[in-house]
Amino acid sequence: MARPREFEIDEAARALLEVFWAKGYEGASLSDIEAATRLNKQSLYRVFESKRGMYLAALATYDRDHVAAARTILRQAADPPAGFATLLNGVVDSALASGDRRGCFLCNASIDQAPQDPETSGRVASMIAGLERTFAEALASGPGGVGKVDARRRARKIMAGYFGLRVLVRSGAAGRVLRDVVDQLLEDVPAAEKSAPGKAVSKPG
Amino acid sequence: MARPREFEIDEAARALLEVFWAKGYEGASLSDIEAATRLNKQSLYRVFESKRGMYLAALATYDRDHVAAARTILRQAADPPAGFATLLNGVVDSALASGDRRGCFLCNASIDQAPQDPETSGRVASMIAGLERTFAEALASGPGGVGKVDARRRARKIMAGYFGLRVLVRSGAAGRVLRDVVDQLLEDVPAAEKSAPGKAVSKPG
DNA sequence: ATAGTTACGGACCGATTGGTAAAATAACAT
DNA sequence: ATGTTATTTTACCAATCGGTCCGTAACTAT
Repeated sequence: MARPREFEIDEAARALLEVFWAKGYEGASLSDIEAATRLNKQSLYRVFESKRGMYLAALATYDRDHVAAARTILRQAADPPAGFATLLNGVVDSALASGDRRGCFLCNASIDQAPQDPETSGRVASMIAGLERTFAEALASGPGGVGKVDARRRARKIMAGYFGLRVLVRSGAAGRVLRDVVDQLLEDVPAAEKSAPGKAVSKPG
Repeated sequence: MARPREFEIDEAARALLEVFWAKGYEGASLSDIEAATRLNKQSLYRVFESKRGMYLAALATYDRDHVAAARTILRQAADPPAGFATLLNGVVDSALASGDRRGCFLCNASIDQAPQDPETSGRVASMIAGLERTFAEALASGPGGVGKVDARRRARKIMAGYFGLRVLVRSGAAGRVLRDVVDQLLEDVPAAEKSAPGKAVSKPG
C-alpha cells in the first residue's frame, strides 16, 4: 500500500488561490507557490501536474468558495435589495476595514490568463455566466421581482458595475469613490415592495 | 555632433503599449518587447532605463492616446447621451467587428501592476480620477445636465460599469451580453432635453 | 524482514529571465 | 579625416524559471 499523502488538496488549492490572487499567474514563481502552500513543488506537481494546473485549481476554488458565497448571500437575503446591499457593501467593507484590496479573482483571471489560455477562458466564461444567472435569479425573485428578460439585462448591468467596483478596489480607489459606486448600483435593484415602507435598502441622497 | 536617434520614442512607446496590453507586465519578456518594438534592448534601456520604465511609458501613452480619445468623444458629442453612446458602443463594436479583446489597459494595469508597484499605482489613480472628471463634466453639461455632486456620483457609477464592460470584453463575453450592458448603462445618462423628441439615444425596452 | 506502491525532499536540468558591457559600425557637424 | 554620440551585434552575467529525477520514507500485505 502506498504512502499516504500528508496534505489536504483543498487546503493546498486555497493557498494556491491566495498566491495567484495576489501576484497573478506569471508574477507568482514556484518559490512563491512553495512558500504559500508550504509544500515542495514535487508534491504539487504530483497532484496538479503543472503550474497551469495549479492555477486552474485556484480558479475552481474561487468558484466553489467565493462565487458560491455571493450566491448564498443573494439567495438567503430577505429580498434582493438587502442581498445586493450585503454583497456590495461587503466588498467595500473588506477593502476599508480589513485592507483587502485583492479585488475579484474572476476579474483578475479574465484579464490575466483568460486571453492566454483557452482552458482558463472557458472556465472564466462559465463562472461569469453562473454569476449572471445568480444575479438574474435574485432580481427576478420576490414580490418586487422583475420579469425574466428584464432581470437578465439588469443582472448584466449590475454585474458589470460589480466587476468595475472590484477593479476600483484593486486599483486602490478611495472609500468615498467605492461607496458612491455601491450606492448608485443599488439604485438599480428594484425595491422589494413599493407599498412596504422601511424595506428598501438604498435611498438616494 | 552626436548620431541622431533613429527611432521615435513615441512610436516605441506605442509598440510597448501593444505588447504589455496583450501579455501583461510579467508575461511580456524582453524578447517579446524587442520583437514588438523592432528595437534592441540596449536602445530601449538607454531611453526607458528598465522594463518597469517601459511599462510606465506604455501607461502614459495609453493616457495620452486612448483616455484622451474618450475625453474627446464626450466633449465633442452633441450631448451626453450621444457621447456616452459613441464611447460605449465603440468598445463593443471594436470587440465584435474587429476582434479587439484587449480590454482597457487602465483596468488591466489596475489589476496587473498597480498592486505591485507604487509608481504604477499612483499613475493609475491619477488616470482614474481624470476619467471620472471627464465623465462628470459630460454628465453635468448641456440642458439636461445634472448638478455637480450628482454628476460625480453618476460618473463613478458609469465608470464602474464601463470598467466592468471592458473586463467582460477581455474575458471573451458574447456580443449580446456586451450590448445589454451598454444599453443598460446608457439609461443612466440623463436625456439631453426632455422636450426634444428624437434626441435621446437609448430607450428602455 | 521483505516487497510493492506512492509520497517527500534535495539535487539537477535546459531554458529563459532582466540587465550590463564591449566592440564594430553608423550618422552627423566640423 | 576627426570628434561625438547612437545603434547594432555579440557576448556575458547571475539569478530564476518551470519542470524532472532519484534516494529515502511511510504504509500495508505477505
